[in-house]
Amino acid sequence: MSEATIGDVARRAGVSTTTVSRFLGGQQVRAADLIRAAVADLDYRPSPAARSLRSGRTRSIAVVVPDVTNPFFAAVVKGAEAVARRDDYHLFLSNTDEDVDREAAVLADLVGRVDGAILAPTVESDDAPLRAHQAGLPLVFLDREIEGSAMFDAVLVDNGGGSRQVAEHFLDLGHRRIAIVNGTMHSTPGRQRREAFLDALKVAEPQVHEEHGDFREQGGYQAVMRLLALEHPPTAIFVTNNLMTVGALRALHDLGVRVPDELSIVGFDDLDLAQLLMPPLTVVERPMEEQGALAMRLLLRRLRESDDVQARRIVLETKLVVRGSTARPRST
Amino acid sequence: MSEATIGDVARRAGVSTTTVSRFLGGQQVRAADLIRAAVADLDYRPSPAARSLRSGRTRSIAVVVPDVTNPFFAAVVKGAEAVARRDDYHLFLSNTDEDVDREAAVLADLVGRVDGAILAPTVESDDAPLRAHQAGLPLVFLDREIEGSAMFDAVLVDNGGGSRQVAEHFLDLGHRRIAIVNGTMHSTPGRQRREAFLDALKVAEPQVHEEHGDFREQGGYQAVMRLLALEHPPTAIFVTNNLMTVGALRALHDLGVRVPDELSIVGFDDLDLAQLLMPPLTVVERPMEEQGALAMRLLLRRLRESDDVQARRIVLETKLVVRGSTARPRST
DNA sequence: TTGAAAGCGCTAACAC
DNA sequence: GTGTTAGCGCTTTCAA
Repeated sequence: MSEATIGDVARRAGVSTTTVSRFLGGQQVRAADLIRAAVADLDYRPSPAARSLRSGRTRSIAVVVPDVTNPFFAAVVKGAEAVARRDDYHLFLSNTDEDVDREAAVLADLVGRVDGAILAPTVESDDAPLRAHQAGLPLVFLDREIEGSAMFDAVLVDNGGGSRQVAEHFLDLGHRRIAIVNGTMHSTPGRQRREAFLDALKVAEPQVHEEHGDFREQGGYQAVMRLLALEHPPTAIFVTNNLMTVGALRALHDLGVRVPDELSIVGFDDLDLAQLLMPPLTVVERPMEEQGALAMRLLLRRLRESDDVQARRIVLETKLVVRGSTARPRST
Repeated sequence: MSEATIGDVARRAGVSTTTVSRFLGGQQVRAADLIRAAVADLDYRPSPAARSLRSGRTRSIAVVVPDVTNPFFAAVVKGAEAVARRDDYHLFLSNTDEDVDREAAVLADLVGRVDGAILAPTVESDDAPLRAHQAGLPLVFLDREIEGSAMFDAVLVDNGGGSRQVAEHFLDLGHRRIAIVNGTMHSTPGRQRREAFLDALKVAEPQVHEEHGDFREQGGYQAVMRLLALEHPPTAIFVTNNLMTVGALRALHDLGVRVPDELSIVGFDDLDLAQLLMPPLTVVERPMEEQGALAMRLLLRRLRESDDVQARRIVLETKLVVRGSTARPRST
């Protein structure tokens, strides 16, 4: 057991606990060497609980994501953790499983337990984050927002830009029957990717089908199954997140649809093996670990500053990476 | 701010703080209804810091993994988090990046900050975990062990079984020039997978090449590059983890090697897209989220019991899933 | 079943 | 630059 307390150190160094506390806090102290020695001898480690109770700060940050097994969020967590560690902060992780109630419970519970949270909210219409903030939880939004989060720091991506590039790419190739597999429309990426894509298609007035998934693999699978059961199935599909793309590819595989000969497909977010598929998958990509790292930097910075500093909002670029899963439609 | 303290609640309910504390702890109390109402009215939330300071417990558990972006560890974290949440525990996450020093620092730092930790140690020869345990940190080992961890709870997998199946599969197909791409030999999975594989090959005395990676993608890539530069390259390769398998596949792709016509390949741990590759990848699989969930259950159980309960060790099965990336060698 | 009182280990006023 | 003192919010003796 780490038994030694600050009192033990003080006694051994022949000073008061205050002096030890000051030394620990980085202040100038005459007995620095003695204290250092006492700390080492006793293997003294300050009690985090006592510190928190007294100071009101915990030196830990929560990261609240819908699903850590989504490679995007795993990368975000990794990036955030690295930055936190460098600043001697600890990381709490919460999985909401894309469940609003769970998210609300988690946030309420986090108040007072961490100094702040990075949040990728499940839906845009929930006000649990606002309540948590009012209860004293500094918040940075990551990748997704909620109504009324404009005054918060946020690290977002240009969903519109990437989606528009996909639309233009499809049109350039000559596709006129185009489909989009949407994620949750209540989430920022779901909404933005859809809107920008549909908007960019308008210039050519193609036939557009929409299917709604839930950002999960199953959703992508079923959506594609439905699309290809249409009398005139699309010749090009934009799948708006990575997990649904996996499901979509599985569906195409099961149906024996040849890509890109019979169908062009583009995913949002790169996948580890995307380049190794036959054909290699065309995707919209964006920096992932960096997004997490930036969010953590924003949060730590805000903790240092007064709360009334203006909201900092970072929007990262997205980029269409054309590989082999898109081609001209066969009939053209 | 969550301002209300237990004193406020007590006053409002007309009882002592002791009684409120007991009520909160689940004991029978006469004024239960009044207290419940006061808690609701004041939106009272107990201070975690005060609780920890007084009780010595934090109701949080750390999970220490080499890399969250490895799908296996992401799944482990998810499984562990779900179980922890159900028991009202919080989860700290630490990434060691396969770095022993970082791991040692993390563990030392965790003492007193969490009630226990689930650890997937980087190497087998480090004693930092032992020191942390002696300092009072209950530990459960996950997937990997260290020298002297036999008295600890652990959730492992039958690395030998899966690897042996791969070896037999290769031999059955008629391969006689066989290679293994090892992970870190200082880790449990690295060592066990290698030993069982080589051992099972002995019956047929094939020509065996070994390459050493580090469980990362780059390592797999380079190992395969070296193997295929040999005068008589192998006709079958066993790659001993998922990340290295991705690298290996990338190398084969870059070299234009046709699988399984020119080369058979098997990976350890399934990948999201493994079934969609051309050909679908043959792999050794095992339950992943479950491994994390079990480790968390073991740990929570140990926290409830006295420390001298005998170590519980769970070994999960591994299974070879034959898909399309293995075939008879061409020359046969 | 209840309450009074002590104290977990630390930091922040405040006085020197 | 240093020490004294008080107290953060809770749980846990102890006695009733």
